[in-house]
Amino acid sequence: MANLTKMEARKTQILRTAERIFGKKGFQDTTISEIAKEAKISEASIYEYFSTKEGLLFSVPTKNASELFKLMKFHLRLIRGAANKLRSIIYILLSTNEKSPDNASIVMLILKHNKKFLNSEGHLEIKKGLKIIDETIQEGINAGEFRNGINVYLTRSIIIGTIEHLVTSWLMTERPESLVHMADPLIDTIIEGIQSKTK
Amino acid sequence: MANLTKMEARKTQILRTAERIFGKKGFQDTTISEIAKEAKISEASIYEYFSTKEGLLFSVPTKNASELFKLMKFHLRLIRGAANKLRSIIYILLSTNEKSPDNASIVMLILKHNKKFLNSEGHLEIKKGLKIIDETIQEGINAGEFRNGINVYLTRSIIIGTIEHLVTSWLMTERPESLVHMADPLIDTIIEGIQSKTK
Amino acid sequence: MANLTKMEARKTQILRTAERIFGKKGFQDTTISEIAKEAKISEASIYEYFSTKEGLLFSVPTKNASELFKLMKFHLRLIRGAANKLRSIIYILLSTNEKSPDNASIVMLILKHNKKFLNSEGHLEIKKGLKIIDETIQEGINAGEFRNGINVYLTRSIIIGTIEHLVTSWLMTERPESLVHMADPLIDTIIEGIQSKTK
Amino acid sequence: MANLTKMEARKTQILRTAERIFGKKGFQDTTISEIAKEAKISEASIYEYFSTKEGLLFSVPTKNASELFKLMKFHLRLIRGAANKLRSIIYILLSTNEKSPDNASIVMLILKHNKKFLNSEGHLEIKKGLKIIDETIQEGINAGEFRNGINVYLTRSIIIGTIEHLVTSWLMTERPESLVHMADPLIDTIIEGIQSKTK
DNA sequence: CATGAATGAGCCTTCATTCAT
DNA sequence: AATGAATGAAGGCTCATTCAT
Repeated sequence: MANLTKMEARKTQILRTAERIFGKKGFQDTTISEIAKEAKISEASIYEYFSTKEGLLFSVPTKNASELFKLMKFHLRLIRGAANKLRSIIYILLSTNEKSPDNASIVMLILKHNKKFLNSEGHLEIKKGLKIIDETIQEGINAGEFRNGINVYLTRSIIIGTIEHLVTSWLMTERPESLVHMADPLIDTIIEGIQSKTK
Repeated sequence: MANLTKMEARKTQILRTAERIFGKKGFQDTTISEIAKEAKISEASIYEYFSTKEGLLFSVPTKNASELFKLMKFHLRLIRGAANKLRSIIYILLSTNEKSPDNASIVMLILKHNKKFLNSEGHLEIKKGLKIIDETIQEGINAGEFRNGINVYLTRSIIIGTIEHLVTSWLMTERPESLVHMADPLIDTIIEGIQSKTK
Repeated sequence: MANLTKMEARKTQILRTAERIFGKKGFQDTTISEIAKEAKISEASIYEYFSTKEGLLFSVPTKNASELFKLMKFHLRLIRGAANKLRSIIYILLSTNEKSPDNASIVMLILKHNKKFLNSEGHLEIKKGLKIIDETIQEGINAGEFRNGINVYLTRSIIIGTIEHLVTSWLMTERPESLVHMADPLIDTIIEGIQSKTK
Repeated sequence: MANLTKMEARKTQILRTAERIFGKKGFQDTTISEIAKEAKISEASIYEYFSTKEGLLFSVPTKNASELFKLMKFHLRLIRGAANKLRSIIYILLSTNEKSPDNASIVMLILKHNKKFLNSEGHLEIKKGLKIIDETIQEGINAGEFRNGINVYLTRSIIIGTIEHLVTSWLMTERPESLVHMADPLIDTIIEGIQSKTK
């Protein structure tokens, strides 16, 4: 038990270091050697816990995503109305990315475009999150809150695509301002559209 | 003149080959050796036309983007109404990416997340395209066609983010269905919103 | 300890092989690949012990020079008279170069003309040797054995320059005859001059 | 004839440029491309005049040496006494090297240690110069000016070796002070030796 | 004669990964 | 369980040289 705990601590230490360095330098420019040095562990020991460099990379967001969607589900139980739920979802996604920019970099700049990741455990977690959004949109349709004709997949794509774009732009620049302040206008625009009502 | 043409042809041949291979295999997994072999040219000759592997990568989308936005501007002159213009822009962007998946891969999966590319000529061309969108949104606001309170940057982010997400998802999967059929429902949703009118 | 010994042995093995090949082929014409093959070690392993090809080159004469000057100092303690000491120094220098022509080539043909080497550890060792000569000349002046007006730096330059020239010429040709037999006439000429006494 | 002159001018232009760049950067770090650019001529044209990069290098000192030894012979006719002649030779050699440090670098730092150069035309010229020294020493012996027992080859080696050493040291450092002021003490020391007469 | 254009050949260095201890 | 040590594999880039025009 003590040993198990110790091993868990080492694994966590590796993951935390990997998140920081992968997040700052990207996959190619990060070396196992650097992670090992920063984590104060031998290179060989990293391979005791993770089979490959890519496996280590994939492991970083898995736990994070899992925790995120648990949190999301918990919050959504307290909220009534699909629009309010979507607002909450968007807020949580933006603020989570803002709070963990290294993890955000790994997901948004590295893994989103890695075909191998599509079949990994980490991506499964992310798919669960997408399902929550889909269900919420469907709930809004069923409740008459959203238009009957809207396409669930497209609507989710608008939400996710916009968040990804905002987060990515934020990550790629000097990150001067907060992301979360975009949540409200974003959900408003998606729900109400941009068309003038007077028309 | 004959020589100029010949050299232009060689350069174009390199670019076409690079586009194909970079698009299919990504930056790291593509070797100059492979491009040279496929383009039936020596490796050293590639360095006569492009100073580095990264420079070659950056050069691929530059010309494509330039041509795209010329075309876009040309079309937009013929269209009245900001909504119609946005519809056209979205259609052109989706169909262009669909027609050139390799170029799309380079832009969406490789360069969008490369900080060095942000300051390159190719990115300047892309910025010009974003400006067209911004101007069209502003035009809609000025004409009373769009709501006065909407945020131009956010609206553009919704449009671009969604397109990027749709294209990226399409690129990352088996690409079973057409992208362009999403243009109309996408612009409709953005303009009208998802809220039920009966509410 | 066993490991240390093993690693020391490998390092020595690399150095010996590098000395042989650098000495015979020069710096540019020697490849790390060849050294690795001859030393029966992988190329990558060489980089475990030496950071660059140039670093390996510089390391070759460092140890040799260090041992040489220890030996020289030891011998000089047994000798009385500055002239006799200079004779011994010249003899040791000529015979050392003759016994280790590869190391001599590295020093005389490669490193003596490398500005980067001037600031390296290896050159520091060589400077110590020059200091021994200077001190011996000064000792001869102080003892009245040598003329009072002679220039220590120039005298040392004559000794070193002549030795370098003799060794270099010997290295550049087929090396038919021995170097050491020049030691006695050389020191005699330097001490007595070439002027006819009858004059 | 006009053409011949023009070609001679181009060849000289290449040689002058090559001397400057080889002298400052050494052989390996000098590229044909750089010489061509500096000489305002195409790379291919250099190969019209010189067969290889090494051939160009070898050509630089050839003409210089030829002119030097013509000058030397001319001067020596005016001088009586072997010691005076040697003094003049040393002075001319030191001042020539000091006046043309780029050529000096090529000879002292590059070519002196190049075995191929030993058989080249440029080295033949240098050998002629050595012969002048040998003859002068022999002349001094025959005239009773120098000791009968001295070794001509060794004496010449002392002279040449010391000059090479002084010039090389001067080239390798910041060249703060003049070389020629060493000529007189050098020849004095060689002729008179360093031994105290009182002894 | 001059050169623009093309290339063959070559090599140092990095690093993820393995394995004996 | 932990790691020091070793390496296989890989690739971008340079440049002297050639040759058709």
